[in-house]
Amino acid sequence: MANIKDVAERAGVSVATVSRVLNGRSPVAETRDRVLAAVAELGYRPNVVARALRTARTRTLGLVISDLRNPFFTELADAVEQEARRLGYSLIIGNAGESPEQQDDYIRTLLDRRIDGLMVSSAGTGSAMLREVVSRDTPLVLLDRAVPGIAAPCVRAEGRQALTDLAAHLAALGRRRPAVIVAPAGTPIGEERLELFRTALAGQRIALPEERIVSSPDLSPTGGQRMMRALLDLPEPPDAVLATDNLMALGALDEVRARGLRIPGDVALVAFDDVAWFAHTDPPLTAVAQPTRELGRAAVHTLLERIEGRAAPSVLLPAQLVPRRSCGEQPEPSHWRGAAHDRRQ
Amino acid sequence: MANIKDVAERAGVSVATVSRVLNGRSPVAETRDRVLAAVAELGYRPNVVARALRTARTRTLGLVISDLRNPFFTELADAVEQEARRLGYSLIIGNAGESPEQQDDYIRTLLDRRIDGLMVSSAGTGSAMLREVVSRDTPLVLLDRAVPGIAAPCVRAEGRQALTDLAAHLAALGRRRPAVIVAPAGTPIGEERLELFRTALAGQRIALPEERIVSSPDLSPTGGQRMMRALLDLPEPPDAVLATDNLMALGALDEVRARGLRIPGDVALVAFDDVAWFAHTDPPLTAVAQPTRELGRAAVHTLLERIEGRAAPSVLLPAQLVPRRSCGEQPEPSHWRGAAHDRRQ
DNA sequence: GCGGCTCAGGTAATCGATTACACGGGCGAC
DNA sequence: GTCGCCCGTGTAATCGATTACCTGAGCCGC
Repeated sequence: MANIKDVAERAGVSVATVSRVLNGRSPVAETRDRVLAAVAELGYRPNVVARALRTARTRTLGLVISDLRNPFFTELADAVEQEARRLGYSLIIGNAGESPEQQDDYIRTLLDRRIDGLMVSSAGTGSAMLREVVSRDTPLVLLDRAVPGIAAPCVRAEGRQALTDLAAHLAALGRRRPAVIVAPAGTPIGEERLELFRTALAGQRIALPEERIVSSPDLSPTGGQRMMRALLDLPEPPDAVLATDNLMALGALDEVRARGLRIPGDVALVAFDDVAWFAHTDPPLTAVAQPTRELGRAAVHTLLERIEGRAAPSVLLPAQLVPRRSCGEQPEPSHWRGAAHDRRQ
Repeated sequence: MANIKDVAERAGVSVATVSRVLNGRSPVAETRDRVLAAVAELGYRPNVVARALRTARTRTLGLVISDLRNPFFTELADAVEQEARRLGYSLIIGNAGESPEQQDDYIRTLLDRRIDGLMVSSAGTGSAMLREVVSRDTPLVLLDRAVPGIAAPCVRAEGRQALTDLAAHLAALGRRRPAVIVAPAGTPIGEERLELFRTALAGQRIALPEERIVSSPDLSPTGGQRMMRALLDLPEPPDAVLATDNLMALGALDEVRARGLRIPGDVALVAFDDVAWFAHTDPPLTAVAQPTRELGRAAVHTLLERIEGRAAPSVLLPAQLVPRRSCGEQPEPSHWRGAAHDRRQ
């Protein structure tokens, strides 16, 4: 493969001149044309490895996601990747599979590869490597999940308005015994969703007693199904259930079906996270949609700010209620958006 | 950040010695210990960029996938990533979004980054960059989709046995008017599935007339839905439909539901590709399961063979029928495997 | 007419590793 | 005792770019 020296020889100039032409610095039209001609003839492409060594910038970002097989994260990763690419960066994606050890292992690899910046949707909270990233001051952005003690901007969605709308929606449909299936203990974001929902319900004068709050051991359909079973076995079972993650919602749906109960007739079901599949379940599931692609884009922008040495604030984007049919039918207040059938950018 | 020179100074040896210790060549125990101590004290990590420049190996693989948001490819990407990682390679994933231009653009970027090898599940067939990859002889493996004219090993699944089982399954359940929704014209793999299914049906003395073969304009739920609409509008509508891709199957399911028809009562539905969600639809969908994770692993192994300069044959792994309830109930012949509820490795 | 300024472009240092080659000391063989 | 070999280690070239610094030509002003 041709290198810069070959180009220089062919154009009858020095390597410095070639480099300057290619980086848009100074040289005069006539020289420039000769260089560009040589580049074209040889099919020359700069060696990014050599460039990275010299400039200490790889134009590569890292993304460590907690579970790639969760469709929410898949879409997030896709959005991040597209935006990074649009801005001239490559992306290395690591899948931590909800394991803090694997996550640390990944971060290590990414640091070794001298990525310019890192985005992490952290599994667990006490990551030693995250601390290392901060202390090395490699630009870092937390995605979807804040981590206590890690001083880095966090990009995530917040459900206050959506959950307020949801409480109103449920109240209007006559639901009086709500329940919540929350994420495993220790994931701060689950707690927050629970609290916001509780407050929203209070605004409708609906109580959310402790026995109707169950915490799944993991973010999986199996966990969701077990929790739904527990709820339906209650002496006074709920008439509406919110699952704080899409996979748990899916398991919950299975359990309702397995019992031969009907949605929304016997129990309403709402998922936090709106994934494309929810429009295709039977019935289509009402969901709290996070602005997934916007989150991805915002994460990249925030990270680039950090990379360029500027301060960057955390970003909190509003989630929105997407009412479908799993709670019953109700005319939509005008500020709800319609369906989210195709959220592709 | 500490570099090899710092380590050398601290250990009182030359950089060559440090390098040799770290690469497991020669030096004697006592020196070795001093070097390792210095490495530990300084928290030294080799600069992989510098190493890549010198050795011309990046220990990075590239994967260009035709659509990351298709759960089949997500799982494939995840499997590839895990295996690559296990063998000490990083992976850069590119999402071509079924666009040949974007695919070429990606391949370009990956070549620029001097990846050691490339895996591509190609969108479309006439890729100029794929040709370039071959002519540069960068190790290449085609994934899931062969490309005519590109001399590279191809790793994919083959459905002969599964489709034979499917034909028997449908025959046993009394289905006599099968139909197929195939992938867009030009994707060789869709054609193959169609042919295998036709042959299998013939073995059961069931005909597959042309009017019951419809070709979707794209691999999407919308395309699948439109095709199902066409099939159901036929004067003699089918009593069993095979969709050759999971997204099209999903759209087909929507259409059946929208018409208030029942599955399997009114029409049976089978998907090619088994994705986790199919176990959760109503009814759970019978599917032809590709051995997705095995495909991913095989692709990585094949690629590494090529990277190490050895010849590597194409790999053809058998798909398997996973009967659920969307064709009706039938006792299972013993060679069918059970459900594929959790195919995570 | 000459000093000095501008500017294109060349020379060479540099990034951080790997590795070919050189060197010197110890040791075995004769 | 000397020759030569082996082995451990150091010196320096190298990968392919970027870029600080220098040089020399052209031009302007006084």
